Amino acid sequence: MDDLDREILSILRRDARTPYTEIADRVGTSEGTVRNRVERLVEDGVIERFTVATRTGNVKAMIEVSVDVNVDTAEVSDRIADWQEVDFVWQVSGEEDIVVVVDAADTDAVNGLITQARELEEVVGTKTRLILNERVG
Amino acid sequence: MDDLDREILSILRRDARTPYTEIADRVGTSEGTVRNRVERLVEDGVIERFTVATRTGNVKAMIEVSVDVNVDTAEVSDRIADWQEVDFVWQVSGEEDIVVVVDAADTDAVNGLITQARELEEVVGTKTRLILNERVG
DNA sequence: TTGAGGATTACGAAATTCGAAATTCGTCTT
DNA sequence: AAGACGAATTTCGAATTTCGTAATCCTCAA
Repeated sequence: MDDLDREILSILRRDARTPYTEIADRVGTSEGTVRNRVERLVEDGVIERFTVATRTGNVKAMIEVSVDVNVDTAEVSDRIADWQEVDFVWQVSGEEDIVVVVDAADTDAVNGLITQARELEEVVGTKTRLILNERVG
Repeated sequence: MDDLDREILSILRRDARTPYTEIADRVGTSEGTVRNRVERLVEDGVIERFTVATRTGNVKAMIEVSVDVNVDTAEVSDRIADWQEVDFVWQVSGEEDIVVVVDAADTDAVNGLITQARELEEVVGTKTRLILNERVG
């Protein structure tokens, strides 16, 4: 992680679709170097993923899920991560086992997801918090 | 915003570098349609920007914060959002009032953030969950 | 039925990405 | 100083993707 990496990262944060060729021009190096650097940043996990920031007028919520003992939490998390409208699935420590962060069209859709979770036989309970406001750190 | 848009968005959220051609194959339409749809989503502001999610540290956690009644929760959230290593600050419904998602270098750093939160005079209590594993929906 | 308007598709051209080989650079050893 | 070695960088042609635009398809209304 040197200054060149940081320069590249700061360009990608602003617009992740900036072509390698343009990044190379702007930071004064070659396309290949930018490509190698970005590949390494992804491998090292510094870049978690390329994504889109969306501004839906949607309802966000956290669904805290408790599963039965003897349940493969990771496997359940995998299945939930495939559902529509799910942003993140976290296995967590504490009272509950899984936290699902959802971004749904309306409260009905949130409700649908809660129902869907409660219908999983491994799930013994859920607690939902609506996210009333989000700030990005 | 129909189902096709939502399908495209869900693919881009997972990997914003997925080529239009591949998205088209996966959702069963043509490259041009995907391109038009994405352009419109950007114009309409549904897609705010293409970006990279970076990971500075290794330990993620949720700190659930309870504040005193009569406290301006929004104002406290603002202040917390400025702290280093804070990913999100959510005002939520439920038992606690604020959830802080942090991404810190190590557990000591997480502990520092918890301490920092408890030292705010508006804060009456915190509950922390370590995020043991994250999946992206 | 016909026409208008919007969305989708088709397709060649331009731009970008990719793979792999060649080159440069820094450092170590003799 | 010369040589050797590995890592990083550069180069370049081929493959892939994006882009511009024109043609086509749909749907609705007159």
